[in-house]
Amino acid sequence: MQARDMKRILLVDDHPLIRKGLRLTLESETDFLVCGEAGTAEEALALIPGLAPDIIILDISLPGQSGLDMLRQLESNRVPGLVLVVSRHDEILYAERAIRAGARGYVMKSEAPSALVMAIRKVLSGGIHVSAAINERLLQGIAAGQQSFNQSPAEALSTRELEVFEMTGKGLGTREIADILGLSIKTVESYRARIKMKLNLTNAAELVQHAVQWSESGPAY
Amino acid sequence: MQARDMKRILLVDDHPLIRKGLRLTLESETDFLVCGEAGTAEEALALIPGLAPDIIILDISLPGQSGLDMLRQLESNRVPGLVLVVSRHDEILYAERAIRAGARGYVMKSEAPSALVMAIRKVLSGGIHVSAAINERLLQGIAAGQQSFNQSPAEALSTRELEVFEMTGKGLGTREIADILGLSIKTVESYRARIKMKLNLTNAAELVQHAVQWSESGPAY
DNA sequence: ACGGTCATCAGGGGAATCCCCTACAAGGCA
DNA sequence: TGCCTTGTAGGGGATTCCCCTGATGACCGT
Repeated sequence: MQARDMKRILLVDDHPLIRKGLRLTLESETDFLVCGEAGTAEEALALIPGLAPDIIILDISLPGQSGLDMLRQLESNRVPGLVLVVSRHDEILYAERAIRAGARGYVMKSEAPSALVMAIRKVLSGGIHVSAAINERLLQGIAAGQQSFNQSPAEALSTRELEVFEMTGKGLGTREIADILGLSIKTVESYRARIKMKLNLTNAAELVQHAVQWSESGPAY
Repeated sequence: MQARDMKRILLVDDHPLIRKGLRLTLESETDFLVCGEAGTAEEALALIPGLAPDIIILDISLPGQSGLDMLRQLESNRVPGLVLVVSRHDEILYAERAIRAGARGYVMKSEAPSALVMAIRKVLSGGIHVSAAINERLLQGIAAGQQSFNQSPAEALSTRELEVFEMTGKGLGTREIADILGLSIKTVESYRARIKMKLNLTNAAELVQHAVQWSESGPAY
């Protein structure tokens, strides 16, 4: 296999150990070449022009979410190169955010190495890869009638729904929201149900989680 | 080097990739022998008697998935073998808890591989290894005589309470948490009640709000 | 102008939870 | 040796959650 025929891969992860594991796994494939490693987003952005990777394996495990930030930077800079996100999170939340931010795939670190290799091949061939569980969840969302998947809460929700969503994000309960808005508890419950449907959430805890996260990042997206 | 002269190491981490990275790193030392790998605490406990490792490298990255639980189990079973904890957390919080629970050392995954090797040697020779920052903190704690007050909301929480708090921040409901931890719903409710008391929260919505905010900023302090 | 769809509002009813109490064993601290 | 904390868990009433159904309006396109 000539070097020029191999798929060039850039690893971005702040954990040297994980980079080592990734490199070992990927280089056992004869047509994969790990052309570089980076421990931070800045480092990665600096390396990309010189390395011209075919695909970037990006970790967004870090608190502080510099991983997602970097993804957005790549997108806004129109950097050529596909991005596959790896994460310790088994949360649908992050997968959705990652795909929305332009990633072409999302795999969990807890998955078998072979799953990662498969995911890379799928992304390299133009596909989008997510785990079975996440895929099902997203499909259910589509089947349920809307693509809230690539929409921000602000776009998907009506005015009243957004009000309830925001107040939920401030830690207010159903009764409090009803009192403040001068509505029946039942009405607020209806809004919460509709919000869950639109944002594809399964229970009240997830609703509050998303509401808090959204109000934290502001109407950023 | 004869096999019987080598230090036997057991790896416990649910991420195959990290195990791979760890194994590669450790086996480049001529006197280290990775005698086994486990992906779960149960698996590890089953392997230990047969493998008789000199040291156990234990990942406690996943709250709720019984990294700390396993540590306690090992202690209570008087399993011979030193335990070195590795974690994604750069948090003093976890290091302190791990040492208190019987670990002989704590290293972060973000540290260089050589730091891990040094830590292992220190633990094998009877020492206790923590990072410089954590060490200073622990000494200060001793000097201060008792627990410093009001450093972080989470520092006020017990280990179990913190686990529940983190899982709450990930959008999990009471029943889900109870299932994962193998506890009664009533017990989880008790923890939530205590957390609310300790953090001065008035209702479940505020509890979730704070939990999400805390886990969003990463257990950043 | 008429049917379709959406937003706003609200109730019924059973399951699940929240919330306040109590309880008890183990360990630490005083 | 008491008192406090931690981990575990139950009782029981109040409250929410969750899935339905349903009433108005408003806009939208043919």
